[in-house]
Amino acid sequence: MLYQPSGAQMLARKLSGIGNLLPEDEAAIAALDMTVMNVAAGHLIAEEGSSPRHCCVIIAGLACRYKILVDGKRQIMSFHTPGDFPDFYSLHVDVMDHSLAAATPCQLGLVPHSIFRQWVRRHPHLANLLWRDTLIDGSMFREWIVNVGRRPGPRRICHLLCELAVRLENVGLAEAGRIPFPLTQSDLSDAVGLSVVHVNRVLQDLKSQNIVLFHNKEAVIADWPKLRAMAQFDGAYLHLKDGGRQLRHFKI
Amino acid sequence: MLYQPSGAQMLARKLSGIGNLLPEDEAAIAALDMTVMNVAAGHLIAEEGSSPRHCCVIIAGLACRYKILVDGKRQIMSFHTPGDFPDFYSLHVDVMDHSLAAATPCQLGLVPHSIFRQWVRRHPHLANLLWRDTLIDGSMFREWIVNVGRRPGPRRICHLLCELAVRLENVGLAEAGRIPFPLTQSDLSDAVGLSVVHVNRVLQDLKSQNIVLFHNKEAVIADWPKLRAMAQFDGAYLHLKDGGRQLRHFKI
DNA sequence: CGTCGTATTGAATGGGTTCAAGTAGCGTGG
DNA sequence: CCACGCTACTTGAACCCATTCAATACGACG
Repeated sequence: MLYQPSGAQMLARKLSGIGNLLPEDEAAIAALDMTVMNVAAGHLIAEEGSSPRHCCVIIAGLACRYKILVDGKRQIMSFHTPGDFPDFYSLHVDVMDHSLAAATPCQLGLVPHSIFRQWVRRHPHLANLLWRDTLIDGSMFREWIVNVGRRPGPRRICHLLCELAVRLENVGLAEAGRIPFPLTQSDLSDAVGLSVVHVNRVLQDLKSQNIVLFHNKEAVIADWPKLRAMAQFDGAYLHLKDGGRQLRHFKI
Repeated sequence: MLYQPSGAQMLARKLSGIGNLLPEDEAAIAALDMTVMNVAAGHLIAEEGSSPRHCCVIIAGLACRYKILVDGKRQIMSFHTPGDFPDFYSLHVDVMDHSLAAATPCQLGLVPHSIFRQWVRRHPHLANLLWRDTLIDGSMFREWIVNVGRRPGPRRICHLLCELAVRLENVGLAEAGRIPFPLTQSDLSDAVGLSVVHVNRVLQDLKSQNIVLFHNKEAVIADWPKLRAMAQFDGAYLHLKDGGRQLRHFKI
């Protein structure tokens, strides 16, 4: 692909997916000067226990939050797509209580805390939208709890696929039912709280039923209605503008 | 008990547990005029799909957030103790994506959105503290994900008990290792994602090992170090002021 | 062309569920 | 004061979804 959107553009897309940007807000975002940085797959972006002095905006790639337990088990608590700014919370909470890492090679834009603090002071409407974003983050965590707490294995995986599809389409990264899907089965298993072996068997089942196919770090959602039904997916918790009606393939 | 703290007092306690209140903030809170209301156990406070026009502060009792799945299963995503204002997020997110209910008889203080909006405009320091609170809420959700996703049954239950103990003590509602514990085993099971039967067996095990005892809607934490060890509990994610060092019994 | 991470497969095991009864505790009304 | 009925709690036994272990296959990349 020749054209690659900038960090500011991705941020604007993301925010206008969950609310309205005033011209003033758009100007502030467009004027945003971020330090671009590349991170290899698996590398830490912000470590548990550290106190970042900047926030990162994901420009390309997929990041994830996780905690490692004392017995070595890992639980992934969220994935983050381009346009997300997953360590924004370090603005108000001093110490990271979990790690943030690149699940795949990532391009990041670093923004000093001071700039966001300025935004909050000077642009109350934008500040509210940022706050809204952190609250929607909370919504996604809650749904994630439901996923690992009360859904059987296959449904968990389908639900995660649905969420990723909708979120990626919302920032313009899905076309014709095809989404980038660079995660390993091990990542998936740590996200849904299952073993790798079991994830493998479920995925094969999805393939054999021709619901989702995986090729070349992409997922082809061959039968969205069926996937959605298997997941019992209702995307209301994503709080997209107009209930996500602007989405073309993955209506929620 | 003859003395019962007011809603404003509980709110102040809660907020000063996670940050510092300026005299100006304390004055605003003290001047807060809330409509007090009693809710019976099990009754809804805010229903999924609704759009509240006020936020509630819990004055007494225990509330919980949950979702009900199409097959009737319930997942509880958080419990809320006095001082919490669990539907604050309705200020920035129009539609409730989950239900909020009284897990036990509750006394609530209702505060119109307009008042909180005024606070946010006029008291930036307090606004930041409120934002911080919503972010800490997110932290608790993340830990909850870890709990249901990667911990074996007994550890899940111990972890939940630890969290409740620390949070209750933080608002002055625990004494001498004894906390109010009005939840049913069914509530517990929906919180940790296990069956009631299994929760029952785990609790009996805890009793027989003399770690936690349950009497008369109270839990007596007989062996905090052991409970904490069984849970592998680290309360850093609660982001209490001074790392929770002001707590007397349930050091985190 | 070898090597390391990732994916796949089978078989045995187990933590937790489900089903089905039975018991205890408690408020309510006769 | 006891009978009643409801809810919460308890117990045992059979079952199953998912894990674990162990081995093999694939595949991307230097």
